[in-house]
Amino acid sequence: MQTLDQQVAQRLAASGVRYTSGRRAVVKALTSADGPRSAQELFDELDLPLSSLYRSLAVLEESEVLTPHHGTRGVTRYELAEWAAGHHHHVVCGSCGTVDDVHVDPALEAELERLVAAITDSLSFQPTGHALEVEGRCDACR
Amino acid sequence: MQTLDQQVAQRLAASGVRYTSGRRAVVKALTSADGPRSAQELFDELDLPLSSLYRSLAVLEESEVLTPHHGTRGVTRYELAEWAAGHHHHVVCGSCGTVDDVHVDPALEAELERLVAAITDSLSFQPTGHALEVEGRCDACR
DNA sequence: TTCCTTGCAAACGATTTGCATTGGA
DNA sequence: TCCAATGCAAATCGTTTGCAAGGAA
Repeated sequence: MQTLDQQVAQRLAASGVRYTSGRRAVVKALTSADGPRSAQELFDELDLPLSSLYRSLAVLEESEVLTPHHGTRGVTRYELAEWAAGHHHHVVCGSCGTVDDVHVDPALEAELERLVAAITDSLSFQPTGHALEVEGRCDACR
Repeated sequence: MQTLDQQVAQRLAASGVRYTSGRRAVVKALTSADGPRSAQELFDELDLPLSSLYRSLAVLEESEVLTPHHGTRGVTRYELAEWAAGHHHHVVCGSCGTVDDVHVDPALEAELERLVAAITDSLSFQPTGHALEVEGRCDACR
């Protein structure tokens, strides 16, 4: 069993790219986040130039360490990929745009899988994944 | 029973805005679309200036005739609101970014509702809606 | 006449890229 | 040493807005 950092290092090495301090900082920040983060949000937290941040995010997405999440008003937020963060879904506040992770109970998740399968069954479409987004109003915006 | 156009006209009138030819063109285009469309896509189809398109989309969203969908690469696509298009979900091609509507069988939809309720049950979150997005590869990109 | 709406061009915000420099294996 | 990575500034892309002209009630 390896640490997340070791697994990330391996993935990057496989693509022939380095796991530099800037990239480590991004992964670390996203590891402790409770939802996807935008480049700007990481910028505020990390003291790295924006352009480097964008480049790190692109590289990490390329290597499937991160997954992009396209949210309100044209901002892309990133989170650790499923293999690292575990499969989960999102609750999105329609008022402030905040996105929070929800880890769904395995029994419910299994039902959801079954539903997705039933839905795509009739389509000429190869499902590779699914995302359930629950919209609503968060505590703060109540 | 009124036509869609009549209902849209009513909604707009309620907000004190006119249902102009440009706005009609947008609604018509989205009515016959099989998935959300971006301003650029409508521009290619409609011979209206981009800025007018954006303004029409904004007005129609404001009046809850259209709903925005935030997709790949920071582009916002619009579709008719649920009251007009019916509740449905999306299948998104991870390769070309195309988004297609899927109208889910009522029995399955009911199960989905129940699942969403079960999931949000434990959260201090007022759910107002949900969106299931199935990711995969479309026919063309197979 | 009175507002709403439109078109054009300029402004914006998020993201990308060219290029010279730095840094790690 | 050598190539990937970085930082800055300029460029791009999707989208918004100011302002003057056009249109409907």
